[in-house]
Amino acid sequence: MRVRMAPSPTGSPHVGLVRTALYNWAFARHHGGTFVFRVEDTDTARNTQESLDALVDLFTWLGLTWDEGPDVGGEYGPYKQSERFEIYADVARRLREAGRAYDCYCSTEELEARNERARAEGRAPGYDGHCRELSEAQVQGYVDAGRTPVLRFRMPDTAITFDDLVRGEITFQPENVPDFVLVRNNGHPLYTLVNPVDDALMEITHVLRGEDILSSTPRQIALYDALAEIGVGNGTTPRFGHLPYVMGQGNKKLSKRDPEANALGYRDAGFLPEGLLNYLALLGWAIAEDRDVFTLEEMVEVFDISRVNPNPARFDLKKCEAINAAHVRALEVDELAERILGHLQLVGMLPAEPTEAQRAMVRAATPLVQERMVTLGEAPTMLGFLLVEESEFTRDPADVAKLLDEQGVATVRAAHDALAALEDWTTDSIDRALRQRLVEELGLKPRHAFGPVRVALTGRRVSPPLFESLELLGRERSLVRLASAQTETSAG
RNA sequence: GCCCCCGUCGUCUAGUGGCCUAGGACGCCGCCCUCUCAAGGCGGUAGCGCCGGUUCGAAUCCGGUCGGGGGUACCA
Repeated sequence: MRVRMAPSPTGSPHVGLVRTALYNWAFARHHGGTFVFRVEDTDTARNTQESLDALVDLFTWLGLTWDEGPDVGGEYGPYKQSERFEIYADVARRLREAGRAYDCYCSTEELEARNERARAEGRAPGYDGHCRELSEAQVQGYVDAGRTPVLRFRMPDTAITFDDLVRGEITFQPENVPDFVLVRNNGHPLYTLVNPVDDALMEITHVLRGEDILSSTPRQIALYDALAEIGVGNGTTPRFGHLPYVMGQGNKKLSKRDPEANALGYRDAGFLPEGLLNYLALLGWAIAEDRDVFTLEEMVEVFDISRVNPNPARFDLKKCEAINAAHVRALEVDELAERILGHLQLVGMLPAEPTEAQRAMVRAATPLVQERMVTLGEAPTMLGFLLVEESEFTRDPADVAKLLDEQGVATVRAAHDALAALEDWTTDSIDRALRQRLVEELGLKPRHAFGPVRVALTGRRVSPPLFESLELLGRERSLVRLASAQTETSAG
C-alpha cells in the first residue's frame, strides 16, 4: 500500500493541504503502508524554493513523516516533477504512437466557437473530436499554416464508473468527459498527464485528494488504462477518495489569501502541532461518538477512510483553540516547558541559548500557566513579568489607572510591609501573611486586596496565581516592585 | 445550460430502519468553586432543508424538489 501527498510549492501552505496530508499519512500509517512526498513543481513560473522550504518546515513541524521524498530519496525518484520532464516526454510519445493520444491543431478561437454552438444547441460542450482522424493532407495544411499541435488524449466512448473511497460509486457518461490536452503546443506537459504518470510510476495504490478534482477522475482512470497498455507503471489503477473542502466563513472555500488558511501561521501563533492536527482531523472524521481529543497515535490506530464524511466543513478557530488548549493541558510539565521555551525564543523574548536561570524560571512557572493557556502564544504575556530585566519592567497603564488608585497604593504599601517582615519566602507563608494583613487586619475583601498587589507585581490585572508568582519572582525583586508601584500613578 | 458532489443544533460531528421524546464537542447563557484569569463541576440553549413514497415503524431506503459547492482550460 503506497499513498502520497503531492503539493505544489506555490505561496504559503494551506490548512486544507494539511488536512489532506494528514488523512493520507494516517491512512498509510494505519495500514503499515508507505507515505510518499512528491513535489508537483512543473509550473516553473509560479513555483518558488521559498515555498518548497515552507512545505518541508511545515510537515517537519507537524511530524507528518514521509518515507520517500525529495530530501530522503527512495526507489521511485526523483520526487520533484521538475526533474522528470524526460519521463513525461517519453510517455507522451508512446501514448501518441499507441494511438491513445493524437495531435490536435484546433485553435483556442475555433474551440470556443464550437463550444458556443454546442451550448446553444443544447449539446454537451467540450472537445468534439475534430482532430481525431485527420488525413495527411489536413495535417500538412495545418503545418503549412504554421500551427503547432497539442497532444490530446483519446477518451473511450464508454461510461466510467469508480468506487470512491469516501463517496461510493460514481459514474460519468462519455459525452461528459471529452478528449483533453496532455501536452501543450510548446511541449510543456500538463497536470492531466504528469499526475497520473507519476502515480503510476510510483505505484501509488490509494489517492486521497480534494473534491475539486473529482470531476477529472474519469479522465485519469482512462489514462491509467492507456498507461497500462503501453507499460508505464505496474498496470493497476489506484483507488480514489475525494475529501471534502475546508471552508472559511460563509460558503466559500478557505482562500489562500485568508490568514486563517496559512498553516505555518498556526505554528507562529503558538499552536501545538498535535492540537492543530487533532482539530483538522475532526473536519470530516470522528474518532468516536463522544470524544474529540486524541493523539496522533490514537488516530493512526483507528483511522478508516470509509468513515470520512463527504460534507464540506467550516474551519472554526474557536474550536481549534479549544482542542489545542486540551492538548496544552495534556502535556507533561517538562515537555510543555520545552515548548514554551521554544516559543519564547521564536518571538524573541528569550535568546536562542537561554541561561540556566531563564530555563529554570520557565520550568518553575509552567505549572502556573498550563491550564490558563490556549496557545503558546500567550506565554509571553503571561510569563513576561518573570523573565524581564527589572529595569525594563512596565505595567499596563489601563490596569494601573484602574487598580492603583489611592486605596490601591495603600494596599500595596501594606502588602510590602507585611512581606518585608516575612522570614519564610514560600507560597504558603506569603499567602498567610497577605491574608492576615490585608483581609483580616485591614478588612478588605480578597478580590480587592489582591488586585492592586497583582498589578504592582505583574503589571497586569490578569496573571498567574499571585502567591506562587511572588515566590517565583523572589523576595528582592518582589519588594522592589511593590515599592515602585507606590509611585507608579504619579510617575505616569 | 450540461455533468458531478453535498444537505443532522450557529459550527464540527455521532447516527447505516425500531436502542432517537436525535448523542457528543465548540460557542453562547446561568449557577457553583475562586486572589485575577483560566481550569473544573452542574444546568440550560439550539438541529434531521422541503414534498411525496416504501414500511407496523424512517434522520436512516426510494423518487422528486429546493439550496449550496465543484467542473465544463493549452490551471491544478
